[in-house]
Amino acid sequence: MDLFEAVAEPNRRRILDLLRERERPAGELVEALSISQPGVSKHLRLLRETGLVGVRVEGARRLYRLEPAALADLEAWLAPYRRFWGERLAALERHLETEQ
Amino acid sequence: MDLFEAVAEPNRRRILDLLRERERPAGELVEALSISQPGVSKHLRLLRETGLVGVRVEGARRLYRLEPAALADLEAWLAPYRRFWGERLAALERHLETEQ
DNA sequence: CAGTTATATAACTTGATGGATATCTAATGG
DNA sequence: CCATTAGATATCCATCAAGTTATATAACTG
Repeated sequence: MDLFEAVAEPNRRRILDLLRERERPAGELVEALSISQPGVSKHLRLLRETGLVGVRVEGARRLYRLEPAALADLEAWLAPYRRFWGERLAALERHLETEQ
Repeated sequence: MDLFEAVAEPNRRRILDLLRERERPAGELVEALSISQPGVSKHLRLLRETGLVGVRVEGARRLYRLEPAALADLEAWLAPYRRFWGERLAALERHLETEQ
C-alpha cells in the first residue's frame, strides 16, 4: 500500500487528523472511529507501514503519533498543481477587479 | 468515487500530470499509459465525474483538459500538515545548529 | 456509401481492501 | 496468581476497483 492509497481511506485520514493534535493510545482512536477495534488496529498497521505514524509502547498501551514527514511525497505531487490553480485564482481576482 | 480515491490511482495521476502540460486527445493518453484504450476511457470518465478534468469535443476526438480547482479539497486537507512538518524541519535545523 | 479511426460502453474476471468475529499475547491490579 | 484490560493477529466474507475483450457510436475519408 502506497502513501496515496493510505490517505485515500476516510478512517485513516480521520486517524491522522486526530494525531495531528497530539499523541494518542489506540483505544482512544477506537472510540473515535465507529469501526471495530481490530479494524482500527489494521488501519494503524498500514499507517505504520507507510511511515505516516509511529508508535511508542507505554505499559499495556501503544501511543501513536503522527509522522508528518511521510506526507512529503503527496505534497511534492500536489505542489505543481497549486501554482496552477493559483494562476486561476489570480485571473479570477483580476477579472473581479475589472468588473467593479 | 471521491477525490482522494481518484488521485490514489497511479494511471490517473499520470493522466493529470500529462494534462498539466496541455490539453490532449484521449488517444494521446492511451499511447502514454500502457493499458488498454477502454481502460484509459474508464479512468477519464472517473476523472470527469470527480471534476478533475473537463472535455471538449472536436470532431471525432475528445480533448481533455485539467480542471485543477477540483484539487482544492486535497489541498485543504493537506494544508494543516504542511505547517506541521515545517515545524519539524525548523526544529531539526535548530538542533543541527546547536550541534555545530 | 463503405471503410476506417476515435472513443465510449458493456460484460466479465480477478485481486485487493475493509469490515466483522474470534482468538492470542502481554501488561495491570487486586 | 487470576481476572481484566489493551491491543494485535487470524480468518473469513462481501464489495469494489481495475483490467480485459467485444461491441456500439459517431465522425472523418476516399
